[in-house]
Amino acid sequence: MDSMGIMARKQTAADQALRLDNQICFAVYSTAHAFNRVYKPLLDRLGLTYPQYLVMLALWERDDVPVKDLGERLFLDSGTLTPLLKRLEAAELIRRTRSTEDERLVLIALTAQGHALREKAKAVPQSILAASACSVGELMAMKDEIVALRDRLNAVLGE
Amino acid sequence: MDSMGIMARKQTAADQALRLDNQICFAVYSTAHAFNRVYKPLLDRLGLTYPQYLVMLALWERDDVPVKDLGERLFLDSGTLTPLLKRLEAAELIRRTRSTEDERLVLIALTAQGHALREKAKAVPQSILAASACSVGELMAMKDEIVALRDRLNAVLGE
DNA sequence: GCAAATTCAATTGCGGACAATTAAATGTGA
DNA sequence: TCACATTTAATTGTCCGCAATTGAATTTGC
Repeated sequence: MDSMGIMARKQTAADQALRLDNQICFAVYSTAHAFNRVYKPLLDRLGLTYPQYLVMLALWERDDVPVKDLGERLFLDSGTLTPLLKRLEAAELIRRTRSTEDERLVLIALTAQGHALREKAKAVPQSILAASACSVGELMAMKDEIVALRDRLNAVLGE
Repeated sequence: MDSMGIMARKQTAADQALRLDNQICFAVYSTAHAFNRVYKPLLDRLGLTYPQYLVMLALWERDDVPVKDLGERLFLDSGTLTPLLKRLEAAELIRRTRSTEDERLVLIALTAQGHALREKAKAVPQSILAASACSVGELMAMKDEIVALRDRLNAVLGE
């Protein structure tokens, strides 16, 4: 059997690694889109897109913060956040005001409507949990693994 | 102690569920972006974006397929794929031709350059593996869990 | 065989994502 | 003090991602 004959049959490790089904990045990418699609009908009722929902989640934990702070918590930059925040402001869920102490900062604060929306949002996680068809314990374990992976990837970028 | 006093201290399950750090969807979302950022310098050398790379991975496995087929494998629709495929065609990595048997179909085939790019791409997965600072076994186990979650989410959408 | 339903890709419009650049405010060091 | 660097948000341009619509080709039911 000649070497070409062998090569034609043999799948090298590099060949296997290029298979879509073997790529964890594609698993993560396609799962993120699946989440987005499951969230959509739920968030439509709140008048939010999924990234806007994430911003609101962050603000419900702590508001009156500069754009930078939000960006660090969500891993997003001003190019993404500035237009998104302007849309939330147009929806009267937040206010954007220049800090008087440091005029470089734009502080993001929730309006009364923004705070109030939290009550309606409380039903969302339960629906997602149901759609995932998975126990809370399993999901949290998976989440911890994924976050650990994310943090290792981000650590490489910081070098 | 009055009930308001209790409420002020007590974090309900719904409150906990709204915390950003408790949300697996945010873990997946932010990890997808982290992957994207790690891939970027590697894919720049191939002249591909990350979604374009996924399309090429799919085509290296099987080409001469309709747009629909690609869409099903990648969970993307024609609104996303049509402009992306036109850019790959402009880069002379693929050809787009109407099927003569069924003129509704646009068949996507790799060019010689498209096939050749696969050799350069073989180095990519190894770099990603290194960045993930994780064994292949661990990554594949995680991948399987994430794919199972994705499939359950997509199953809900199909109902 | 033909009208109606279906399939498929393309298009349009909107909202992210991010790199690169800009401009203003602040901080720093001779 | 005053050049110089740094920090911050905004802007611009390019590329996804998807809902909704369009129009052409095909399949189906009668």
